[in-house]
Parts: sequence; structure tokens; C-alpha cells
Amino acid sequence: MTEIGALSESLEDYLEVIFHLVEEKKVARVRDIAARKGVKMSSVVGALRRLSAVELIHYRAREYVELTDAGEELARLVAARHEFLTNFFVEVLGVDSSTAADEACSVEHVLAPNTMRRLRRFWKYVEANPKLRERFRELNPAGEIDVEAPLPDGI
Amino acid sequence: MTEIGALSESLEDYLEVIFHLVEEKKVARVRDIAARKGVKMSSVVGALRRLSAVELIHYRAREYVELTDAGEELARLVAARHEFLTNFFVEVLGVDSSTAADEACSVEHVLAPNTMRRLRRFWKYVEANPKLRERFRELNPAGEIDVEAPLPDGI
DNA sequence: GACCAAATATAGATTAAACTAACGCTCTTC
DNA sequence: GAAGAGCGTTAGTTTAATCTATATTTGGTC
Repeated sequence: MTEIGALSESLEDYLEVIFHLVEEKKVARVRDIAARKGVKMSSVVGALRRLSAVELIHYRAREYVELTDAGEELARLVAARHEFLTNFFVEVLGVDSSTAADEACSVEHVLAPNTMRRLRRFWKYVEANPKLRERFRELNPAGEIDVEAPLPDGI
Repeated sequence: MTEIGALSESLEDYLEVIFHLVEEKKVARVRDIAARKGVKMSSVVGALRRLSAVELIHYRAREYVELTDAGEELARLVAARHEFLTNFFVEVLGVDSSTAADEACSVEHVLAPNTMRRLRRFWKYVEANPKLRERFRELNPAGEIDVEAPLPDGI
């Protein structure tokens, strides 16, 4: 049973992309995977081979990519984690949703399960407290124009 | 001027380690860098060459490693970011401080400046509200024994 | 049925980052 | 001043992940 974190970040991303493509379009094609991941098709083929080697997908040249049961299970975890983190960035920190998705995509690979659990608990608490949410929203208004602003305290 | 995020994660880590070693022991030696980073000495030498190539350190074979001005400036930013994130994990999420440092070490490489700024603002707010801190502490008691526990909701 | 374009695959190069193994300096100790 | 020990370096290998350039396959059109 492949666990979360057992794959490289890159492969975890591929798996997630495949999962979403299958959800949306029934099938995941090399071309679409490449477009979403922002890589060339030849890179995708390499990744598919690696994912296939660890039996997370069924892949044979020129056939549609399918997730194995294990692959789907893992992909769901990865996707859920991603969605949650995106939510956290948007709702608690007021990051715009496109950036939030990017950030989540990076952060999701590095937080320990324990930390994720704590963050989730934290979010559930905040979610249930409209007043608190309001305060956070005021603190970090969404869409502030600060993309390339200097960092006052150097962080 | 080398900016935060311009280096690979690995090199940013090396720079941070060097910075701390210089702080603590006046000089950074290959052996100590290797020990802290958990790599072999030969790997350190490779990293030193790369850091030297972008002029963040002065490095000549068999001499002590020194940070250039640019290197020190960048290292301070990296270290400050690290420290802040560690703090966040400990104080808001109740993660134990050793794990928190590890997490911070990973997360620090992937958060956009804008997100860091928002997180920092968030933390300043929480810091200034003892009642809020107390609530978070209750929510996520420090040192809970959950290192390898299963994840109820699959994240 | 032949042909073209799009999709896919392969081969080979490159890069960063690590490793092992072996070699070279230097300092201490006798 | 010779011998080790420990530190540092070099050379060469490995792996993942990308790329470019070059096939190959396939489906649709005439």
C-alpha cells in the first residue's frame, strides 16, 4: 500500500493531475497531463513509466492512463489534502484562490500528517466561529495588491 | 542581489546551516555542515562550489567557509523565515518544537512572500491575544501522542 | 487506400543532488 | 621526523526530472 509521502513531489503531482483529469474528462491523456503540469509530453511519458512501475496507474504505450485501486486511493488523499490547504490559505490568510492553489500544491508535499491534522483541527475551529473568521478576514483582506511588494521585516 | 527563492531548496538549507555555524562557532567546517545537513562531506563540497559560484560564500579548498555580504544578507532572511515558521507551528498548532523546526525547514522554501506576510500578520494578531492563544492551545495540546496515528479523514 | 496532422513515444543530453571509494593534506604524538 | 588520524577533496556513479529532436502511430479527409 503506497502511502502519502512515499512518492516524489513530482510524481504525487502527476497522480493528482491524472485523478482530476479522469474526474473531469473520463480519461487522462498525455497531452492534457503535460499542459496541466506545465511540462513537455516526453516528460509525462517518463513519469507515467515510474508511476506504472509502482503500480499506481495502468499504463501501456498509446493507451489511456488509468489509476489502479491503490492509485485512486492515494490520489484521493493527495487531492483532499490539497483542497484543504487551498481552503486554509484562502479563508484564513486571504490569499487569492489561484495563488492559494499553487501554494497548497507545494506545501502539501512537506507537512507531516500530524501537522496536517492539527491544521485541520484549527481550521474546523475557525470555520465554526464566524466572528473569528471575520476578524481574520479584516486582518488579511483578500486580494490586497502586494504581489511584488518589499518585505518590511525581511521575510 | 540574490533573492530569497532564487536558490534551490538544498542550497538555501546549506546557506542557513553555514550561517548558524558561523554564529555559534565562528567558523563553518565541512564536517559540521555535513553533520547538520545529514549528508556526506563530499556532498557538502559540491554545494560549497555551487554557493561559491553565485558568490554567496567565499570558498577555497581547505580554507574556512565565509559568507559574503550578499550571502549573509540572504542567510538572515532565510533564518528569520525559518524561525518564524517554527514559532507558528509550535505556538498555533502545538507541534513539538523539533518537528516544528523540520516542518519549517520544508515549508520555508515554498511559501510565496505574500503568503508569508499574511501568515506573519496572522501570527502577530494571535500573539497579541492571550485568550485566542489559549483557545488554540486547548484545541491542539502540545505533545499529543499521534505521531503515527491513522488519519481519520484521510489527510 | 493514401496522406496529413495531431498525439504519443523514444533516444539522448543535461542538471542538481546525492552517494562511494580513494587520495591528499595537516596536525598531533611519540 | 615518521606515522596515524581525521578532515577535506576528487573522481566517478547514480537517480530523478527535465529538456530537444526525432520517430512512430492513429484517426480523419479526400
